[in-house]
Formats: sequence, C-alpha cells, structure tokens
Amino acid sequence: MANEFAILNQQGAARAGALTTISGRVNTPVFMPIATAGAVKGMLAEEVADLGAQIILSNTYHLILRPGLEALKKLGGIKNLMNWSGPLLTDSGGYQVYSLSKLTKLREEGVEFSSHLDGSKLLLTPESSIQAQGIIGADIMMQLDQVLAGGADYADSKLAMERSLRWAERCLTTRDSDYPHRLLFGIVQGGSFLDLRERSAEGLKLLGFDGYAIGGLSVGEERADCYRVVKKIAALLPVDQPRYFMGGGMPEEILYYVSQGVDMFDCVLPTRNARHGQIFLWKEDPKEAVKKAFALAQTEAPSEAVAEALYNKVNITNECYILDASPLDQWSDYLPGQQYSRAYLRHLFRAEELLGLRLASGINLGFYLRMMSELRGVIMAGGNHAESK
RNA sequence: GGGCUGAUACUCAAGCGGUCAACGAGGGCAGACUGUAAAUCUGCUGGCUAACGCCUACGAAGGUUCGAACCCUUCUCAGCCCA
Repeated sequence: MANEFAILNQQGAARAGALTTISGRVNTPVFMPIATAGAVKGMLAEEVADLGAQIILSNTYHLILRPGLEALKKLGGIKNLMNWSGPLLTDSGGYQVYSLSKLTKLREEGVEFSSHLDGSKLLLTPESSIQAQGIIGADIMMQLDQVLAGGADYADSKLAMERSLRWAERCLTTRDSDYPHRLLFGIVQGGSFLDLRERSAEGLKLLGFDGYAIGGLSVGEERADCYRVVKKIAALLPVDQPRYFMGGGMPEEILYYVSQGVDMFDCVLPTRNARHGQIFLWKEDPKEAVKKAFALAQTEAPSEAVAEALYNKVNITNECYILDASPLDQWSDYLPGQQYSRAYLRHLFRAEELLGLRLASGINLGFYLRMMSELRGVIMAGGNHAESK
C-alpha cells in the first residue's frame, strides 16, 4: 500500500505525524477512546468528538455477538449506528483470547469462543476477523493475534508469537482481496522476551503492514518488562509507519512510550476508572504540565515524579470532598468539569446517580485527549525537524 | 390492672451455655483497575497496638455455672392482646 503516514516533526525519538484513512486524517501521537460495544461508555459520540477525539476503537468479538454482523450490514456499520463519522479502529478479538481465556479454545485455524452471553460457539479465524472488521466498518483493522497473560514462559510465548505471525499473513491476504482500501496493522508479540519480540517485528516487517502494534503488554507482566520491550521494539519498527501501543496506559506511561517513538494509544483506564470514581485532574495549566512531564519522561521510565507533574489522581468518593465546593478541574476541557464541584460529584457517586459516571468519564477523557494534543504541540515545537533527518 | 412477645455493634439482622468482638446485608472508611464479561472488584469497619495481645461489650441490676449475648430473678422500655 501507499504510505499513509507522514512524519511532521520529531523530538528525540518522539514523532508528531499524520495518518490518513479513508474516513479522515489522524494527527499523532493520538489517544483512541474505547467504544468496545459501539459506545464510549456513558458518552455520546459527538461529546467524545468535542473533547478532541479523532479516532475511536471498537471490538470485533463484542460486536459480532451483538448486534451481530447481519444487523450491522443492514445498519451501515457501527459508525453509522453510533453517529461517529471519524476514523474507527477495531480490535480483532485477540485481546479476548486473553481476557476470556476460560471460554476459548485455540487451534491453528483460529479461536473458538463460547459466548460469554449465552455460551453459543463462535469461531474467529484470521479471515473471519478481517471480514467482520470490514462489515463493522473499520478504517484500521488489527490482525488476529494470540495474547497470553503476562509472565508466560519462553516456550509458550514463542508458540503464541509464531502463531500470531502466521495469522498476520492470513489477515493480510484477506484484507488485500476483500478490503484493499482499509489499513491493516500487524501486532508484535513475544511476551517479555526481547529476542522473540525482535523476531516477531522482523517477521511482520517482511510481510509489510500499514502500521505496527506492540501487543501483549499491560496484561499482568512486570511494569519494567513492559517498558523495556517498548523501548527496544519501537526502535526496530519501520520509521515511516505508525506504531501503536495496544492497551496502555497511565498518563505517565503514555508519555514515556511517546518519547520512545510510539504514535497511537488506546486504554480503558480513563473511562473505567471514571466509572469507579477515580478522576485525573490537572496539576496546573495543561500546557505547562505536559511540557514539564514530557521533559521528565524523556530521561526516565514512568515514575511518580512524572505522574505528579501531570495530575492529581483523585478518588472522588473520599470523605475529604464532602464539603469541597471548588470546581472539579478549572482546566478541564470538559466544560461541566469546570462548572460542577467536587462535593457534587462525590455526592453523585454516593447516591449512585448515573450522572456521576458521565461527568467523571467526560473529565477523564478530556484529560487524556488534552494531554495528547499538548504533546503534539510540544513535539511540533521541538528541535529536530523531519526534513533534517 | 393482667397476659404474651421482644430489646444484639451506625442500621437491619443471625446467634439460644464454651470454638463470639459476635454470621449476613446495608451504611461508612480506604484501595485497585492498563487492545472493557468491570456503574466492577478487594480490604477494613468496639477501644488501645506496627503486631502478639490486652481491655470494654449483646437494654439495666443481680444470680446460677469452671464458663453466660444465650439459663434464672427483678427492673426499664417497646409492640400486641385481655380487662
């Protein structure tokens, strides 16, 4: 395929770029809010867009179960259904191989799921996953991969990595024949073993994808292993293609990955933690906070110090907020975050009012998305221009 | 005036002689969450202690017993019933 990715500027290993899809352009580094089952939980698509989301992520497995591919075909895909007009990336179902491992049976042909809803059998193969992603309406498809829990041993990691590579090739073939204008990303596997990771990356590069993801991390492995893998592998991936860290992470981790040259991210943390009453509040003006934190992130792995430069992690249900009439976050890009008080949000959570989930989700998503836009600004303003490379 | 039933920690509510500082639920306090089976899950919740442990406790006061939240007596309060 033609190269859809342009690097606009670099600062160290970090890049600011632009990825073109058939549904529009995505400026990187980018955070993709997760709409697993066709909804960013608690938020309307246009609210998510207003907060600065450029692209969102949905899940093949969940959407196959419901509303189902037949319905999606008739409804014009999930984007049409949920009123999202921008680019969409879909996960292949590979993550569910890990998260629903008790309900899966792995074969070379593919993964057999027993639906977590009704136990019915569903065979997901590299081919059927790509076809499903096509019907769902993905602009960026992910290969089907085999994700293992963190801490898997060498032998298992090797087998899963090799199988993922074989599946990658089958996904590519299907994409080329059925959906030639959609982008397809390969996924680097290999657990915490650098030599396996390296072989995975080399194998994928030989096949040639539109982008490369680093997968199988943030699944219970040692944090330091994860950072080590990203540092090593990001540097091995093609310079002129987007790199996607799947599933992570905390804000300070994303900053670190960006500093290592990763361009794309997704994570449930902002929305899930919001629903659980944990919100990210800016430490100071986002512009300053991100600039400082990113400077720190370039010199060390994710740390308390970076986190503290960026945000206050607040469990809003804590007693100390009961009388706190101050705004949730004066810098929030989500307007209600400026307008409503901490005492109110605490009350909403205690009273189990649905509005609380929504307010918190807006605040956290606003935080993540603003962090990314500030980050793009920092990198664009940074030293070495792409031309000089 | 007489009879019956009941009184357990913030609330509701188990327990009916030792294994009870006392099941469970709610409430309260705190924590976790990383390509979402998650509006979920975990821990704590009499006092003192980092912990072992010690102390005070099951309406009140006595009593029986090696030992009582549990048995007995009286009292207080509440509900129901009969005059």
